Amino acid sequence: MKKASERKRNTYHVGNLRVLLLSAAREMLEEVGPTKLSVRAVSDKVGVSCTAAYHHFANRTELVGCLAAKGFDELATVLAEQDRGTPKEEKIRTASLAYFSFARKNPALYQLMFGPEFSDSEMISELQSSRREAFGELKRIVAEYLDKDAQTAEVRGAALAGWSHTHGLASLVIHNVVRPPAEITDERFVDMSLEGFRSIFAG
Amino acid sequence: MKKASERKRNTYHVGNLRVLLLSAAREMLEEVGPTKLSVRAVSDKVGVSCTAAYHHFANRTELVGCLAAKGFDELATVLAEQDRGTPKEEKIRTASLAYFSFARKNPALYQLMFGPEFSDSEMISELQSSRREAFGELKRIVAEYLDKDAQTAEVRGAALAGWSHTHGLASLVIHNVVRPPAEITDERFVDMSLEGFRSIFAG
DNA sequence: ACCTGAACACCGTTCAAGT
DNA sequence: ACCTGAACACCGTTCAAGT
Repeated sequence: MKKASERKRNTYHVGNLRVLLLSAAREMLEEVGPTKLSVRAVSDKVGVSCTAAYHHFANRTELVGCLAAKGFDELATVLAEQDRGTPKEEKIRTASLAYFSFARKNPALYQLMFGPEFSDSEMISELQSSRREAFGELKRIVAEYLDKDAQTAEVRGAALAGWSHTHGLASLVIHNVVRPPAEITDERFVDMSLEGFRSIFAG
Repeated sequence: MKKASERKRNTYHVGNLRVLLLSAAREMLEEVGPTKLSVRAVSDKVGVSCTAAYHHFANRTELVGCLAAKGFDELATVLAEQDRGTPKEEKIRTASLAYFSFARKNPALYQLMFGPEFSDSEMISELQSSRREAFGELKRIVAEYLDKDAQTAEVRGAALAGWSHTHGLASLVIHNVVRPPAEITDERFVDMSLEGFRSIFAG
C-alpha cells in the first residue's frame, strides 16, 4: 500500500524510457515477427502509454530502424570476432559462416535489417552508418584474403559478390524458400553453396 | 437514368471479381509498396465492398500470395525466354541478368515474392508450386551449363549458389543497401559481381 | 521535460442480412 | 452464389492537457 505512490512515480517518470522501449522491442521481435512489431504493443509491454514512445522516436520506422542499426552493429562485431586469428585462406569461409549463422540465430532481426521498411529516404542516419560499418568489416576481411588494398575495384567487387551470395543464401533459408536438409549443419550448407560456385567457375 | 439499374447490377454481380481484385492489386502494388497493399484499398479500387474480397480469398495473405505466385510464374517465363538460343558458356550470365533485371523492373513484386509475409505454414500451395517451378527452370539452365543431369548434387549445389548470389544482389540493390553507380548498366553491375566471385576463387 | 487520454483515420476480419 | 453494412479489435499518429 505504501508503495502505491512510489510505484506510480516509477512508472510515470521512467527516465530511460528510450532504452526500455528498445529492449522490449527486441524481446518481442523474434516472437511476433518483423512486420507485426507495433508501437502500441511495445509501449504496453513496458507499461507506458503508447504516445510516450513518440517522445523518443519520431515514428515506428525510427524505432524499428534503431533495432536494425543495432543488428548491423552486432553483425559487424560477430564478423570481426570470428575473423580474428583465422588463417588467410579460410577468411571467406569463416566470414560466410559467421554471417549465415548470425542470420539464422536472429531471423526476425535479420528480416528487419534487410526488409522493405527502409526502402528509400525514410531511413535514419544511425542505420545507414551501422550498415556501412558492417559492410566495411566485410571489405576489410576480403581485402586481407586477397592481399589487396580495400579501396581497389577488385576488393569491392569480391566483397559485393561475397555479401550477395551469403545474404541471398540466408534470405532464401529464412524465408523458407530453400529448406536445408535437417541432417545438415549450417556449416555444411554454406560449404555446399560455396562449392557450388566453385563448380560454376571451374567450367 | 435508364442505366441506373443496369449499372447497379454490373457493380453488384461482377462475376469475375477474383481476377479484377488481383489485377487491381497488381496495379497498386508498385505504387504503395509490398507492405501497404490492403484488402480495403484494393476492394475500393475495384468499386466493391471490402468484405466481397473475402468470398474469393481466405485472407490478405492468400490474396497477396496469389500475386507472388504470378510473380514466380513470370520469372520462370522470363528465364526460359532469355535462355532460348543462348550458347552454353553464356547461360549462367544470361540467366543472372534476366533474373536481376526482372527484380529491378518489379521491385515491389519482387519484395513480396521473397518477403516476410509467407514465413511459415501460412502459405498457399499455388505459391509453393510456382516457386518450385521457377527454381526448376534455374536448375535446368545450370544443368545444361554444366552438362550434368539436373538431379545430381553438383547441379543442385551450383543452382543454389547461383540463385543465392543473384537473389542477394537483387535484394541488396532493391533495398538500397547497395547502390550501383548511376552510370553503370544492370548488365555491367551483374558482371562486376560475377567477376568478383571469380577473383575469390582464383586464389 | 516527460507522460497521459481522447480522437482520427486506417487496417484485417467476422457476421447477419440483403439480391 | 455473391455482395453489403455494421461491428470488433487492432494499428500509427496527433493534440491538448496533466505532472
